[in-house]
Amino acid sequence: MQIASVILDIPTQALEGAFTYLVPDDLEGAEVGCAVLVPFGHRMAIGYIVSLGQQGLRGLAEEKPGPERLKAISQVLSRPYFDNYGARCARFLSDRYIAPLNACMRLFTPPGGVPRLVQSGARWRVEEPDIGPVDDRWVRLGPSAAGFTPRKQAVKQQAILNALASGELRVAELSMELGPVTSVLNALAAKGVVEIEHRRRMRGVMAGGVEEAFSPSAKPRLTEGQERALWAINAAQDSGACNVVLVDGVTGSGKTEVYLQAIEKTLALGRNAIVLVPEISLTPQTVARFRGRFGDMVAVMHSRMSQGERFDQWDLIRDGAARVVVGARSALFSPLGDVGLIVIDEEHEGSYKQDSAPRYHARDVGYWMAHERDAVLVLGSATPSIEALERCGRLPNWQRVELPARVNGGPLPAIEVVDMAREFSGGHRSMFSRKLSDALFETLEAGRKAVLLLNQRGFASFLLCRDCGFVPECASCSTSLTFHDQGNTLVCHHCGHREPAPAACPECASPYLKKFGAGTQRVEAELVSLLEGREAKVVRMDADTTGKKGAHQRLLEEFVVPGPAVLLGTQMIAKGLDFDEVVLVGVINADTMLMLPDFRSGERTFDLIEQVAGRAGRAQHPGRVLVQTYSAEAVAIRSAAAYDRKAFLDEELPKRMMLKYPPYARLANVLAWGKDEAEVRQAAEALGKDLQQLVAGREQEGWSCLPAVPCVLSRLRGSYRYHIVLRSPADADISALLVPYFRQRKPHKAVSVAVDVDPYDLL
DNA sequence: CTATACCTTGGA
DNA sequence: CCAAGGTATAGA
Repeated sequence: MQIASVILDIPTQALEGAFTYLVPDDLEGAEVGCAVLVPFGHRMAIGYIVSLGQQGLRGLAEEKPGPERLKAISQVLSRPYFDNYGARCARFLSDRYIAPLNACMRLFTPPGGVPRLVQSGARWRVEEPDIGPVDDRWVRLGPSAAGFTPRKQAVKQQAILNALASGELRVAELSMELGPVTSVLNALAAKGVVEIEHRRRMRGVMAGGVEEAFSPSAKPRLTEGQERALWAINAAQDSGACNVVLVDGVTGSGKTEVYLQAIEKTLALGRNAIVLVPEISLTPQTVARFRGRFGDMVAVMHSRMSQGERFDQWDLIRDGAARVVVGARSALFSPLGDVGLIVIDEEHEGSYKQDSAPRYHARDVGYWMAHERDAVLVLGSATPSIEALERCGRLPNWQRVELPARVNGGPLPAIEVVDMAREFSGGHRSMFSRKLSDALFETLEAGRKAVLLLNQRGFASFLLCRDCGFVPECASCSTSLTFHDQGNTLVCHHCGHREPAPAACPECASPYLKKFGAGTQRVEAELVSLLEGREAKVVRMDADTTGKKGAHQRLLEEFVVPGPAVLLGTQMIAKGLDFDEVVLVGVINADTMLMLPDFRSGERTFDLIEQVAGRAGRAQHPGRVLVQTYSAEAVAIRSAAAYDRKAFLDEELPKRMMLKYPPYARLANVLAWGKDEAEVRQAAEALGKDLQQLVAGREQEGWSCLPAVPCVLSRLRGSYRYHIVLRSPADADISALLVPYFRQRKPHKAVSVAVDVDPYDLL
């Protein structure tokens, strides 16, 4: 008899470990990855098999209760959701990101959910998820149709036969024409006049308007850079070991074509590929490029699809029908076998970090997977993350390939920095500088289009001098101080330092020291009044206007209609939009992100400017980019405007090294939140003391633990938030130190705690 | 998570 | 001394 290791799907810290069960010989289909029903204590529970072994085989059952104490699995509830790799991956995620194991398991389960136990009266029963495969009923003429003539009064039968004469039809189509037909059809089917067949229906993707996406695309000739990148990836694939290739290519350099041809190679080798794309750039156009090359071997997964659509795609992948998965972050966990290539496009994007448990980063998980399966990891970006660049410089299996030229040979658009402080002191008080409004008018009069980016990230308000651009900073942390209405104070969210907010600018004594932050609606209103009397369409794209399904696409379609138009939006417009007619790109406020009290703010500002600049002048027309800022002298902005990454890094890297930030150290951000501020603070402080003890004695090696302080976003969704920042040397396993502590820590009633290992931000 | 064993507290 | 209620712990 076999025994199985089962992870229970019960969300409790105390049930982290696997439990061992017997697999009765007559139990069909028990495999790794299956959901199973098991007796647990005095009730039943649902769990997932993570490993199977022969009873008596040492290793699996050691330290486990003896065979006489084992209970048997009572029922297999599903086909396998994952294989051994998946099981190991879930374990890795749970240890690495200090997350509940069952939450990590659930990443691998199908969209629409898993069987669950529900109480009905005193009994517990298993309820299947309501999302599953759907069938269509198809009708066609049967063997006895030839000799069959319906009676005169059987009008419906005749109508059905007439409709079917030209071929098979779906029952749904028939009833749309003829009203209820089912009983008539059943009667005809009984006589063999028609045949009814159930066939699986694939929801979404193919349905409605996306078919044209299937037109196969020709392979273009590669540029020299593309050739080099492809060669590097293919060489890595041939070596059959885990290798990472960072494709460092300017916007418009044709990275996607490199991915496509690399995937071709992967498929030719008999292996499969995953392509990750940031959620917001996963548009029908993106999907079309992959489908154009690989047809229906492509499965797509992202959050804007309905659950049914996602289920069908997932199922397609599990059946082995799909060999290329294009999707957002979570597509990493789709049931694709023998993955030989993992592509992560726009690798620097913050959205690759999940912001709920398990707080994984797709780049790191992708690397783990590639390592585990001897696959190749391809990272692509016009603005690679500092982490990726650093690894390429240090590790032998990481290499960087540059794509310095755009496919169309055109130059990158010129970026001009507009110093808003000077505008302001010159008496111009609008959100739109003279330069930007003039450029806008010019663009629209020529019948072309403009994209305006409003940088909204940074709703934590800070003080900014509208005369000289000064922002109060913490003397010991060199991050900007955030403004709190309560008590009119400035607070450093790193070390907890507080000081009263000054009434006038300490630098230039100007009284225009103002709280900063503006919403899209307000900018839209101002833009509309600016364009008063001119013919131009204004399309606003932000979280509010793109909420509904398909809204994103509709707004873009509205924008591409020929004629003058302005697209105003938040970050989501910064990437992936390639419209030939866009000749002007304006960044309304490049500062908000730069001023965020976060160690990545400079990098993010640099990235954002480079990315958004790539939206301008993609075709024949030369593009122009205007960046409005109160910090015209900031290196992140100046170097981005000059497309000079080296200048930026020369400034940024020493700063990171000195302040011990990634990539020169690893961080863990321990968050505590709850409804009652006093309780949260108390719990966070206690937690901070414990963690400081954990780190004690390792300070010399580069470990440290800052005291608990309120988060920058100190109130979020009705909760008060505190955090503790831990730091370890770059090569240390920060999780290994924290895991034992957090596994044994008993949860607090009113204060939730989460650990964010390798956080993307510390807000 | 849920059942149970164990322990503390306070009223009879 | 015992019952009630709170807390720790096992569960395979």
